[in-house]
Amino acid sequence: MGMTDSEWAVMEVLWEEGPCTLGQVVQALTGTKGWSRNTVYTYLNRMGAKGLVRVDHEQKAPYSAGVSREECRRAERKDLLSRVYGGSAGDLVAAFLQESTITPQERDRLRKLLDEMEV
Amino acid sequence: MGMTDSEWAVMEVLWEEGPCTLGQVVQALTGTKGWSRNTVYTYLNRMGAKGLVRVDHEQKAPYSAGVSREECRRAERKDLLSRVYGGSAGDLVAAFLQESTITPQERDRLRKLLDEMEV
DNA sequence: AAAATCATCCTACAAGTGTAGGATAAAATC
DNA sequence: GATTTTATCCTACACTTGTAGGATGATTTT
Repeated sequence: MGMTDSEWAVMEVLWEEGPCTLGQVVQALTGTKGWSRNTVYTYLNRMGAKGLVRVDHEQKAPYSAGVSREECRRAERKDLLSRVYGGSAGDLVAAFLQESTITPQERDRLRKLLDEMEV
Repeated sequence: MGMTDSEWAVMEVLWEEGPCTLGQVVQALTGTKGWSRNTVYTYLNRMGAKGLVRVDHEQKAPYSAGVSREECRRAERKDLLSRVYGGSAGDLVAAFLQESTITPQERDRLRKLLDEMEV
């Protein structure tokens, strides 16, 4: 998909809140983006044309996500892995582990994942 | 930094080969991109203006990387983590583990990393 | 030296992105 | 019902990215 940061911010709102009115989206983005209402409207419509957003004026909350968050996350992961790491997941994961704070619980979870792969 | 796929391809050449002439970069990209020489020239110069590429016409191989690969990888990782995962590295790593093929050796390495974090 | 190739520089143009303004219509509020 | 707020639609403009073409100068090759 290759969304920009701005587009991602819009999607985030729709994923979190479900179907929205223009006003709701504007509202939700005042903190982060602070765009004018028209800017938000333009995003919603351009993204509608691309299929990222579903627009249905029959509804009273006409704007909703046209693609799932997991779908988009997968695409972004895939892009990073192939473009930046030439497909080498081990290196990528190692880098993330080394630079991020991961709680002990999460570490256990990841160990479990690694063990399950052992089969 | 937020490089595009095309820009990344150019950097890849410079990282691999060190300082290059225009011709070398064109050469290296014929397989993957197949751009005209002028297109490559334009990229090199636009990227020079942004500081991604260092241009020194005194040298006979005037184009070289202005930023390191690790620096760029870090930026891309950071971007993915914050933009797409809201900073939650555990989820991100788990997703990578589940969808990628990781060799047993790499699994050991990752386990070791997790263990070292235990301290 | 003449010819072929390579490099530099300038220019351009279409598509996409960031960011609205203005006109108009519909809805909510006083 | 008149006014304020919302929503829709159209238009626009600057900047970036993708992708060169052409002119001119430098270099290499025959």
